[in-house]
Amino acid sequence: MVRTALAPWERERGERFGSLLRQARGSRSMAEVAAAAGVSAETLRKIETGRAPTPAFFTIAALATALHVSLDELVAACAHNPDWQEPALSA
Amino acid sequence: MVRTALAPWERERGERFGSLLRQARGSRSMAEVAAAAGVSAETLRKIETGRAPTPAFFTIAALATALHVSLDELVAACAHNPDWQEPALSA
DNA sequence: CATGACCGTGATACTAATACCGGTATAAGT
DNA sequence: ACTTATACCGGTATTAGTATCACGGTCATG
Repeated sequence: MVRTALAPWERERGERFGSLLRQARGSRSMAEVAAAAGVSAETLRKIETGRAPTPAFFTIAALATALHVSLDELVAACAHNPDWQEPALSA
Repeated sequence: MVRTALAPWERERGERFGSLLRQARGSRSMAEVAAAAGVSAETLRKIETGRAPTPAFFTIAALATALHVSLDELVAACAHNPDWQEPALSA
């Protein structure tokens, strides 16, 4: 039928994820990292600020490579918030 | 301006990626794995068959968890084709 | 002052996620 | 033999969301 709208917890997860990427970026500029990953700076900004909470897999994979971080670790760190686990169970 | 259409190499990469997921699934049914990952079976089918070549990151993360595979390994295996590296450089 | 970095926004076109359909193939049961 | 159940396939339709470009604005620095 129809694609369902993102749940609030999905948006929050996206915001947390974005924050992790922001931290991983450190003092490097957004434009530089975006270019290294082969995506636009606006895209990176939207992801970091949580305005694109569910980015594409390969976009994130490219960013992880540019940032020298592991995808598995990113996911684990993102899931770490204990408050997040409750809505996931009921969803 | 506008989001550009997927390049052929992106579609091919998606197909390769889907094949990797198909292998990782082994003899388990599509419906079972999809349910374990919290996505629809149609979604998993589209990803495996390459009809959704750029799935969302968290969709893949959930699938990787259900399949007990590492995201980093998936990405590495997907990037392994030497033919794929040339278009990426020109893109 | 100029410059670089970042921010949010608007607009666009494309894509994914979901559900359903009819079809095929296989295996088991009657 | 036929029927039923299961799994998968490509196709269609709908909708929400993303990736991208471009813009004007703020802020910090030299």
